[in-house]
Amino acid sequence: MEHSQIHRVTVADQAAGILRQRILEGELRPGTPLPEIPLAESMGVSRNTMREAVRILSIEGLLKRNIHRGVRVAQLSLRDVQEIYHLRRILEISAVHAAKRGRPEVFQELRAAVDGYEEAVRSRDWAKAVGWDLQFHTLLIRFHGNRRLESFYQKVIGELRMGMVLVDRSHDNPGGLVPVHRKLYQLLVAGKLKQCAAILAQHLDDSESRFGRIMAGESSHPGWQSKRANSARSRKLSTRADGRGIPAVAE
Amino acid sequence: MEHSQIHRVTVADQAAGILRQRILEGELRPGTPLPEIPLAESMGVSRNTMREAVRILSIEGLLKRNIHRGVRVAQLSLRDVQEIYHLRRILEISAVHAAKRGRPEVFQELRAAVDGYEEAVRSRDWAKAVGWDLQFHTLLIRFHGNRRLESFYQKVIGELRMGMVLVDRSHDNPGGLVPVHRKLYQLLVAGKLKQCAAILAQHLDDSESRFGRIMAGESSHPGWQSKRANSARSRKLSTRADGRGIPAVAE
DNA sequence: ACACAACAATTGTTCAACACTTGACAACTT
DNA sequence: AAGTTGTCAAGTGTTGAACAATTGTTGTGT
Repeated sequence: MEHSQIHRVTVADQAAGILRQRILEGELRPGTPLPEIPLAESMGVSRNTMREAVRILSIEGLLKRNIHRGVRVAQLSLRDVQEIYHLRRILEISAVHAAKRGRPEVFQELRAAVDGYEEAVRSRDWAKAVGWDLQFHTLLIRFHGNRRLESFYQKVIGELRMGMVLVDRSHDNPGGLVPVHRKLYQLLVAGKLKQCAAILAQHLDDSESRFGRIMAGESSHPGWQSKRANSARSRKLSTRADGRGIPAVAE
Repeated sequence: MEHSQIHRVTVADQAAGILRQRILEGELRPGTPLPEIPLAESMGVSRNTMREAVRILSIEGLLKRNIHRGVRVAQLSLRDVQEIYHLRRILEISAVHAAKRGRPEVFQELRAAVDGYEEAVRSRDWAKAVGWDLQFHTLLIRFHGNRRLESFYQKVIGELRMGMVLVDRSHDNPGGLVPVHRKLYQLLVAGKLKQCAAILAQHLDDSESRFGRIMAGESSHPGWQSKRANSARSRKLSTRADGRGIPAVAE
């Protein structure tokens, strides 16, 4: 999906990928402890390999490592959310201003993201809707044409997404954001970047305040902790990234 | 220096820190291969621990890992340099605009960076000069008050610094940049942010073109490769980060 | 209640082996 | 001679088992 090249990856990378997916999809909720041995066994990898995977995800900010006290799925504080939205404002808005010389393929993908979003909302699939929503914003960053920025932004969006799984969007966000995205897209293709940036800024402010409000209410009682979320699945991982060998977690 | 708390770190983290320092100080030049076993032995840690350290640095972009073909100190391409300066423009300029509500301590540190820079240039200590130069720019980012941005920027500056060790500044940069930094500082404290941003943009452009020119000339013949840069030092690392236990590489 | 010592649980680290890739070189075919 | 195939050594990827170090707890004594 990213590079058309078939490149091998290590088992540790695959394990990290699977764990990442589980976290981002909400199967592993913030605060969940992840003891090494059961975790390694549940994925059919050795403890050392799992440690490498955990190291990767803790650098990404998805896991929090307390020395000699184990690893947990990270929990975003209110400040974290503010930081992330601060970043989004800086990076997305400047990206819009760089859209003048954006390659057409990006516009196509943006269109697909808008459509996908709308479709997901129509079918009440909130998880998928959040996915397309964030995909849209991630695509904006592509206008910068900066690989480092893209990977950094993806990391940040990942953290945000991890925090989002806590909120039940079904009765919160009635999908009213579809028109906003569509409007942003239209202004973008029309080259009205100034106006687009303005609406985007507003959109981000709204999104932050809504998210922040929810967090402020939720954060007092840390009742999100599942005792154990790993049934012993002994599927082994292979070194090849040819699709097979990666036991997809869901979907 | 960051948190006043004395926190323990793992040996893998220490090993990564030492390797990072060696790379950033130019002891390990871009392209240098780093075979696992000798590297681990030279630091007195096990191979697995060293693998974790290597993993850390390759995520930071300082090492490049080729699966089954070993690890090398990363080399920046011209595009990499362009990317990095693009980031610097975005992040530093917007940081200057956020300096209005900057905390006074940051200004103090900026002042110290300018003075340190000047002092280093006076004593012809180019390595230290580069350090203070980059320190100044890193401090600008502090105005954003964003931890994620700071660590990201530090990572990026690290990559740049790694590339900079290749150029012999002694006959290139005659330290003529001291006045620029001082001017930037003065405009900053005077609150003339608009003007400061303009000069900063100019400064970054100059810096990039100078660097790019040097790289374009140098990159054709990859003669930067030391066969082996590790004399067997069997100093063991400890788990405590109390200063002792970390065999400082240089300084 | 408080201090303090033994303890179980878990993480941090090491070690030694084996499996798998890769690049190089030799043997072979045409 | 050029190109193909086979073998081999070196290095990385992965594993499993052990040991060391740290933390929280439990229990004991005062």
